[in-house]
Amino acid sequence: MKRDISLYDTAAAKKSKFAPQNDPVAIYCCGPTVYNYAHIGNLRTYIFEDVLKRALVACGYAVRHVVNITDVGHLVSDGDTGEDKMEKGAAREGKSVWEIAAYYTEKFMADAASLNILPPNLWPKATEHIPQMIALVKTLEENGFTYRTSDGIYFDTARFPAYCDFARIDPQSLRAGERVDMGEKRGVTDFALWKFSPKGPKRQMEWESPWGVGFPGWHIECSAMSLAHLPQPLDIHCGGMDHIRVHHTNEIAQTEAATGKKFANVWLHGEFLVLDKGKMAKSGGNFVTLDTLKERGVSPLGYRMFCYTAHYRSPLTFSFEGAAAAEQGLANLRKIISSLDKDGGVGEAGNINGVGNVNAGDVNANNINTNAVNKALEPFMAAVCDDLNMPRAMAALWDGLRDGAMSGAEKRAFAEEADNVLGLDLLKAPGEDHRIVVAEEVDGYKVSIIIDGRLPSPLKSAVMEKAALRKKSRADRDFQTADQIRNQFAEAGVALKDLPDGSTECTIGDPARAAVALGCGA
RNA sequence: GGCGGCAUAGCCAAGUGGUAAGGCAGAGGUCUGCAAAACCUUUAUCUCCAGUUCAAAUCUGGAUGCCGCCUCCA
Repeated sequence: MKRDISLYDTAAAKKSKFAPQNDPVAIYCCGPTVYNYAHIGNLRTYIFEDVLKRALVACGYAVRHVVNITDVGHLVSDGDTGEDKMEKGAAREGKSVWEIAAYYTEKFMADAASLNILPPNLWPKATEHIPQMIALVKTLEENGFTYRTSDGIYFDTARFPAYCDFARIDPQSLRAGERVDMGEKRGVTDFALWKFSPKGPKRQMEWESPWGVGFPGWHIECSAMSLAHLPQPLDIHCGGMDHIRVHHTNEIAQTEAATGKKFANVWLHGEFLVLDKGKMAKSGGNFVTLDTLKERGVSPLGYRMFCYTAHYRSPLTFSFEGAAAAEQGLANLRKIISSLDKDGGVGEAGNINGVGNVNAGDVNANNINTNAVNKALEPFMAAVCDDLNMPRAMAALWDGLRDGAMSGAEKRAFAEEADNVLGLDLLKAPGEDHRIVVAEEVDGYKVSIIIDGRLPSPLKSAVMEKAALRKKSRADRDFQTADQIRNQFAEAGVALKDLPDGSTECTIGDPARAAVALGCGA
């Protein structure tokens, strides 16, 4: 039994019930160009696509998901003036373009994994599909959609009347050469299918073709790879909203001109992550990576949680404050869930209205009333299935966890189900994922240290000793010394916490700062 | 120059006609030598102006501000 899900289709400009033609559902998502680290704005889109896939699976669909890796460099414009990002990146780092591509591909996949983004069924690489691209251009040539200039083979958009439909372009309003040199292009919207290697320094990536040595145009990659690995029409094609006007419009034109068939039935586009000053951009220099976030105490899944504060079709304003808020929220969720016992649950006081409304369900071996769990899941899934409304889904999650009618075990089952869509590792203990914990006994006092990353041993002993001294002072009722140490820790960015079992927990924010403040070197 | 979007509490935001979800932060309380944690309670009339309507954050017109796309870009 499948659950209905409605999605907003960019092409139709409206939300409607999703009705796939393929089984498994065929999804193609535009992947990264691997010439630099992915910034968290790029990652927002991949998180949204991952939620889409998880939601479809939760709705009972089988999914075949393909995400390409663009590891061929492209000129920044169709004129001859632009720079190639891959070649530029290689020059910057003194490596070959192949090394650059391999390095950033690996890094991207590691980032995706740390965000709990499920790997697609396939990560096709552009460099491994050059023959398919050449074949596609050949077909377009045979169908009469191409022309040749001195620098490449171009797609003649005038031959494809539906060109302007997808992005609702008014051809009259386009101003030729306003921002990009027209070169020898016949039409403003014409684009390169195959570029000849420019004169001058030899390109590291170039291939033989029937038209001459060169490299593929950017748009042809996605068409060739989706044709190679998915049935047509695709059920869903995703990407960032910046791709609507040019990349996806071009993909549709060239693919449909070659196959004579519709390319994709539904198009989903993710909005940008924005900064106060505007969007985050690799070229703009103002970009934040997952590693930057980690340095600031925000885990990858904390960032994933942050993305759920806004709908994927709304711009989301990024700030470290907001990300930290999400990190805290995630920690709180895990705290609540880990404190749920087998049948009591938390918040016993809220039980008053919990009597009598769930007694009809099946009670399984673990004493879980599946009807109660399903009832809590209902608003959650309804939000998810309403065009992936994650802010509302999160609200439903909090509501469910506070529902006095469910037992602890039932809430845990509810959270587990919800997490299949959320991918937040909700059942993990708070802080378990990216922190290291050292627990030792000093002078008979138990002290534990929580820190992100490495803990230098001088810092470790300094914290251990001072924490133990504080405990001793307290036992001697020397509160002045105890407070002095507390203040010292506060200045060093170390949070102190006395646990019920008598031990002391010290959470070190910034190790470097703590080391300096506690006088144990840098 | 063309096209599009947005404006909701300290912050991130949901909400497309029926009287403002949720998170974080904050405040008050219980508890604690102090602190933390935990628990309870609590925090807005939706940029401005003018309309439509019994009823508008939600529709219309206008103003102001911000952002995006038209170039590689998630």
